[in-house]
Amino acid sequence: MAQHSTKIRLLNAAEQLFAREGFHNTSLRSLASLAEANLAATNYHFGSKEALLKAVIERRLLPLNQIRETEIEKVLSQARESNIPPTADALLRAFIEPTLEFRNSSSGARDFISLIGRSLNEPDETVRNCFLSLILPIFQVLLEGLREALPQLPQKILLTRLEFIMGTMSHVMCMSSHSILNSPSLTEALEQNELIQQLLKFVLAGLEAPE
Amino acid sequence: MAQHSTKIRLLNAAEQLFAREGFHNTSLRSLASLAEANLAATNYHFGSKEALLKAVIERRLLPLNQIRETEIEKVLSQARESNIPPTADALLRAFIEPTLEFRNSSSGARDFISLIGRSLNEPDETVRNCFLSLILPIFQVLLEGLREALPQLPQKILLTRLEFIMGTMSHVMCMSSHSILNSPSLTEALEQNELIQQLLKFVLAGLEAPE
DNA sequence: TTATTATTTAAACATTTGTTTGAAACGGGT
DNA sequence: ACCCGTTTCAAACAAATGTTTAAATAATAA
Repeated sequence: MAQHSTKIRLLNAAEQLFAREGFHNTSLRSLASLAEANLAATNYHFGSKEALLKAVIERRLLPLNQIRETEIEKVLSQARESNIPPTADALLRAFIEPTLEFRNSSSGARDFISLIGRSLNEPDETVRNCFLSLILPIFQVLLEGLREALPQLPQKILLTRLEFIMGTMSHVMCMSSHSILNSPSLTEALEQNELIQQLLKFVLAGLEAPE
Repeated sequence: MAQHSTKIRLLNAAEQLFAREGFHNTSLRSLASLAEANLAATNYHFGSKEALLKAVIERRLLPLNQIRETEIEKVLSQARESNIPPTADALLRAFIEPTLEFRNSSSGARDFISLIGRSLNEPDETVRNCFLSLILPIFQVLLEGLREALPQLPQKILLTRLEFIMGTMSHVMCMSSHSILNSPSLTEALEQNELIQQLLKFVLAGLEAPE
């Protein structure tokens, strides 16, 4: 864990513990211990436990959102050039693939994805507000694109199905360590790539289901 | 809140607070205050905070599971009688409809459904183990039925898609108070019944998606 | 009634929590 | 060498936590 600066070590430790134990269930003492730092380090470097959470989220989410946004914009601009509306498949792929590929880039990334996956269902405003503002803009872009892709689908139903998709995604994002079944986690059972493809097929079929 | 016994009042208050604020973020003092009971009442009637959580879950989940199981068994026995395999649609309906209809039966039930919906993604074992053992048996029955309904679908993919379905469900179950979009909650925007039908269409399409 | 059990109560318990403090240690520049 | 801003550290802080205790009260049965 050493070899990085104290600030980085705190971010890494917080990422792991907040994801695996939950925000409220993680004490600054166990955090400092894992980071091999002093108890006061969190308050010195970040000001408060809550500010540390915000830093954990922003460190990863800002670049990830950048990727997702350019991928979606790529699909949209290609559609505009060729005068053919974008496909729902391409749009969902542009949104989902970077997310789950990023998840596999490191164990820290995996923890992080699990953390924000769970945040979607979080009752506590502390955690939820921290990332909701960061994810809403790109969400709007995706929604706008899907409206173009599926103009015949009523707005209300599109919104509902998008919400369903976010639910499915958030569950997959959290699923790293445990699945509902007692069997070994699905993320182990399936090749990571196959899992992404399965998820895409599932949500695309749901999105395009007959009314 | 009064008019019920202390034990019942504690269960009701815990249901509400655990669902809305989270288990670890609920103190026995605020709980006692909402229940208009003494601080020591929880430990007197239930032994510990954790045992109270268990009681909260069991009070609702046992009867709900009973309903779900008989509904599924009804579908399966009808299939056996007519010698026609059960349909995935009927099986999913038997599992999902009671859950979401129960959710609408009272505000306490709504809190409870939100609580167990979130538990599916819970990192903390305390909460998750409490209800996992209660839900696994019926989950196995559903899985067995779906295997009959979709014999051509590889086992691994069926499992994956069932996991996706649980993710979608858990999100809908939590969604009562907040949706991901800033717009008013979808459970308000859509008629409750329409939401159930939309959810069923979505997950059925996903389950039957081409490989 | 009295005796006995069940429940409620206020107070105290020992831990744990996030945060603050002030001095010590470090590091680079002059 | 010196100074100075940054970082670390052990210690203490007040507040909040779940739990226990023992006395008071209520309810029940004989």
